[in-house]
Amino acid sequence: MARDKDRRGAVTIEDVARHVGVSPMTVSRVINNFSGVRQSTRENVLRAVAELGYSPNPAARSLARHGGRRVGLLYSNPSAGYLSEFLVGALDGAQRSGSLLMIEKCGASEDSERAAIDRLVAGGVTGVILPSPHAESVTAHEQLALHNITGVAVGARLLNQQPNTVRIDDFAAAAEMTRHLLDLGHKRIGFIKGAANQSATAERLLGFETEIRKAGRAASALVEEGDFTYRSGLEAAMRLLASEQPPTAIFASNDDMAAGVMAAAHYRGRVVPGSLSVAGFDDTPIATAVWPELTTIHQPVAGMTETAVRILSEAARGKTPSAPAQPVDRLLPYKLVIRASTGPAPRPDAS
Amino acid sequence: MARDKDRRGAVTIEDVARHVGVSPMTVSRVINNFSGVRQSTRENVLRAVAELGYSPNPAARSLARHGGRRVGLLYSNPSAGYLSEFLVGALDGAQRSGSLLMIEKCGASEDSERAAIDRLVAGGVTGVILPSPHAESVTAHEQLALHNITGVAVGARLLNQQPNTVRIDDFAAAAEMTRHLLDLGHKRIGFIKGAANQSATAERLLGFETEIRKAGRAASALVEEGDFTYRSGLEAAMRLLASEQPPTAIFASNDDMAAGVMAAAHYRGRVVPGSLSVAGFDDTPIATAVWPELTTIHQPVAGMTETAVRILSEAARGKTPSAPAQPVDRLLPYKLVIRASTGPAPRPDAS
DNA sequence: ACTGTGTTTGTTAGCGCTAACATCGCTACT
DNA sequence: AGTAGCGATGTTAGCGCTAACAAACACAGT
Repeated sequence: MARDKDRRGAVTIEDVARHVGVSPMTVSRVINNFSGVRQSTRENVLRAVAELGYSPNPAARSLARHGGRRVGLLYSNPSAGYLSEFLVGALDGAQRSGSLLMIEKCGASEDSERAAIDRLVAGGVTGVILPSPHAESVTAHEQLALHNITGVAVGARLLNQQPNTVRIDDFAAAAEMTRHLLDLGHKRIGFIKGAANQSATAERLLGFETEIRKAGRAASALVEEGDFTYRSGLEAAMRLLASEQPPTAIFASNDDMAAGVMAAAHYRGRVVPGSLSVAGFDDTPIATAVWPELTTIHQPVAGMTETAVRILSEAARGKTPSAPAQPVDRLLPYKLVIRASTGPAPRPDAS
Repeated sequence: MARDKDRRGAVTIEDVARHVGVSPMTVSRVINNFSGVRQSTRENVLRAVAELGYSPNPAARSLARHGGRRVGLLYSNPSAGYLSEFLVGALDGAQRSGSLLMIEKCGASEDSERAAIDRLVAGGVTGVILPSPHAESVTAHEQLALHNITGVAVGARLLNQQPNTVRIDDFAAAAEMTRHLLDLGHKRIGFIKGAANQSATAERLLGFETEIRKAGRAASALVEEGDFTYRSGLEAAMRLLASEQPPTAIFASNDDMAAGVMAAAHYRGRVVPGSLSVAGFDDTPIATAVWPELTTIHQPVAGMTETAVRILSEAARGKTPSAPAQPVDRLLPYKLVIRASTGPAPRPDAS
């Protein structure tokens, strides 16, 4: 204890090894979850790890792993609600897989995207994570292919390119939300579409429509255009609420638009959820910032990024960088989060 | 060129040294900006660095710097709008100063805070960055002192504890915003306070009041309670707008509350900024999510965190960890961002 | 008993970089 | 001339960890 204090507070793998009475290598094998360690030994080591509060030094790790796998992360919109979770997930994944993270910001233009990727390449990354605006960018995928580097799209997919993806089942999630609304007795349901160039937009719409169709004549849908911004949600809601038979529930394909819907509802004197139910998608910070808080679909953003990092870092182990086995399309579980913005349909006033 | 390709794309310090015809150590001295290198040598090295596209391996660096300075970062609310910027800044600062970042999440309770700090300590950090909820926590500072570790508060300060701080001048910023409102001709201005336990709350209020007082009888203020949440902003605005002589402008001490004010305004049929100007503070994502977009005070969050990391990493160089020279209180420049939510006062209808 | 096959553990070396000290000139003195 | 003193550079060692190989051990079959 006293001895440890001098040592800058850091417990090394050797301390653990000595404590258990094995070689550092064995400890290394245990913490990396390698096979070929007797069960009892493994347990001893794990106990010591816990006792001493050991946590591996990521720098040393990355160094020892022959140059260390470095994974890059491209981002463009630092104020997007999901980014912080995104980063936390990436950091976690990096730490856990012992790889180094290089974060690079880029603008919206294709040139800027290309430049950012080049910077990443210069930094020696073996793989790059692409969140939504870039996940769908042909430019980005091309530039990566040019340098023979693996990319993983998170939360979206680009069908005709190399399709490494980590995402949720947008179709099923939208369907589930729609069912939730239907179950509450809503007959006329408005839907606000997202930006046309994002892959999730189509899937969410499809999920909605499919569920509505399943309900048969018991339900009808009103679909409006939107582009994922608050303002587009507000305007779409204004149109919906001005229609002859306004909906009793509006399902916006993301939270920002749903917040816009709520503003429109307030403006038109509709009480949420008393006279209008509102549902969002993504569970971004704004979902709990507004009042009443939004019913929405929670995406495990951090988990998705962590998975992406892990995929990349494992792919880097496979010696042939060009052929990352077969492309991965991992689907993670989403969750319907019911908060205060949805409630029973007002009354049987439908036609 | 071809040779480099095999080498995982990474150029090492040795490659540079060989290319120039000096020892690696000299290169190291140059890239670390150490004195004691002849000017001509320095230039040669720098040229080679540029030519070869060398970038130092942060892992090796951190390892070689004897255990490497590790700085910890405590966060609790992953959905806070500023977190992503916060992280980006920290990452940047860490990379630039060659230190390692350990990010630790913790809950709101004191126990959870203590536990998180202990985990950080076990991980061997030499300093910890404390964003707002923790910056003001006596517990956090005590726990750090217990382990003899330096803390830096970002965006807030705790006066009677060890006051390493990086922040903006909340007082001046609030005053400037108030002046902006005054300049637009507003005479009756509402102000919504923040949570009582945060240091910024008092300073912002003071800045506001000081400026109002300066205006003399030309202006009057209505101050309402709030706690930095959307809902509290909405409710405070409702009270403000229901008063006999409602204000023509409302200055909320953060963006979330300002968004709540806008909702209240819509609800009461007030057009923003036509009949009511709304101002926020912080320039978080919500400021541009709402419509019209908020006039607010921009904080250089990323810069603040980067500075904090640098302070910590420099303090770690000074051998005596207990006495980090004298405490630092660094003030960074803020910026008044005028968007669409503020405009000229409706008309000279004031008493 | 003795080789073969597999499982568990240890050994050696080195990832890329930088403290700390050693060295090599060189000028400036006594 | 001799040597202290200084600035510029090189050398050695090692940060904490893990590949790759080597060794030790177990137990099967012959």
